[in-house]
Amino acid sequence: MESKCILEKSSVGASIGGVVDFNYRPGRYNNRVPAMEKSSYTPGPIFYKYVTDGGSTAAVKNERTSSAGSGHLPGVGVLQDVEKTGPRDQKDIGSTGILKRASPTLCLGTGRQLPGSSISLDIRNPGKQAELANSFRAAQGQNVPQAERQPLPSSHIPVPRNRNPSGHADKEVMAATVLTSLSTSPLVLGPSSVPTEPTSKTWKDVLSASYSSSTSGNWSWDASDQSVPSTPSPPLSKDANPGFLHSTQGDDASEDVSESTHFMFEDPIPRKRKNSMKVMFKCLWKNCEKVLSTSSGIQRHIRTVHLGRNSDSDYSDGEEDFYYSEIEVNMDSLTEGLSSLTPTSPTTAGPPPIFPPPLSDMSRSELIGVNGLQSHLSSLLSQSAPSALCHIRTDHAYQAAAPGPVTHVRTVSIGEKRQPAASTHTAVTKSHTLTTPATKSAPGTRKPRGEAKKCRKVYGMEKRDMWCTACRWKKACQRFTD
DNA sequence: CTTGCCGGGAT
DNA sequence: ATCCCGGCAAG
Repeated sequence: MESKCILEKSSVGASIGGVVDFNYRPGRYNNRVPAMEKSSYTPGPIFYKYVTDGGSTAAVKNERTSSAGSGHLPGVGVLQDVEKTGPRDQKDIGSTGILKRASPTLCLGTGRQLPGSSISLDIRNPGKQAELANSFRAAQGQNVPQAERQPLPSSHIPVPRNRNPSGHADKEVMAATVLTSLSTSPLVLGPSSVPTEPTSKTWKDVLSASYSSSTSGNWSWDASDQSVPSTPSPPLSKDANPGFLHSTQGDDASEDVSESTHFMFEDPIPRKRKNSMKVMFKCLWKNCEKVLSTSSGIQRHIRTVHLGRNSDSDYSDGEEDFYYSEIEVNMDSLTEGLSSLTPTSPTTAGPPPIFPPPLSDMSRSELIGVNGLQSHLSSLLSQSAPSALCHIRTDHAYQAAAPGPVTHVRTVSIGEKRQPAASTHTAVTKSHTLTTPATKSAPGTRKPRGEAKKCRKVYGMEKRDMWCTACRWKKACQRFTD
């Protein structure tokens, strides 16, 4: 892995260059004209010779860091010759090409960091949530009042912010304060800056005390599942995730940040989402994950199930309002959500064994907000982090998966070929086919090997010039077809 | 291992 | 379009 630029006179270039060949392509079967003769065409007195002995990454790097400036890179010089130590090296040199091809994946990943925690986070396990939240807070060096660490007592039903129950005015005010401070605070906070941020603690504490599950990720589509105790968990502030924020870049980062902010505070005016947003109503009663599509429905649910009111009476004193929250659900965001979640850390292990039901925009955004925990989560959560979705694109995907429309994986798999083969490729591939429309025909179209002897067999390598062109080109033999 | 040839890069 | 080759699957 080294590269060097050899400055040489034109005449010298020929003698060393061996491959100075302007009229003939280097090839096994080409007649080679002595390079010397060709070199006489060299117009300039001097040209650069770019000799590479391996990959070009180092070369590029060196060029960048050197004070000599650029201009020696392949393709830059006015006249240059690329000498390769072998055919393979050409491929290695092409690492830029590889990067280029892989870039869509990368873009996808970095653009939409929405990793693992999102899906693998066990949102139905409040104990774990509390644990995570506490550990996260502890990691921030904050003193968390003991009272806050305790799960919310069952008597305390968190009231959604967009309701306005009397008696919660103080918290509303605090929340407003929080909003204000947030709006003027830098969104991206370094880990070190967090503990010293005066407003940070304040609003986080406020949030911890006043926000309920609708912004904390304690949300589930399986509204009927009450087997697992669930308590609205403290909100997971986004500045809790310096790693995440730092790993995103530019517009995407700010977009995600603002997006999560937007959802964290239930901004009634979706800034970005224009597509099929659906308002759902979620019961906030402890251990109840009920989600209904109508307010009357959720009110009735609360009245009858939690308040013990008469089921056939539609009378409502408004108390139910305290126990449910509106949530916005993007009904068609499954695909987008999945694709957005696509990978940022190609090194992570396999995908979740079970893919969660439709990822709503809501949950996705929440997860963005929750994202701060990711670094902690990575060790606490199971290996089901979907951040490994990128593994979809491995050359082996179609080997592990049943024949299906996955051939396209090849084009983007180059950089990932060394990934250890995950045992869950099938599931992954399935997920992938969900998100990426298959554009190519199924792999089954490969022509079965014929019985007839082909040119190669008939003539042998030593008479390769007698082969049909297809055989020479390693294509399907045209002479001895089946 | 060898062989056939697909997919894709280089020119 | 032509030529070439990496790499895969089948044998």
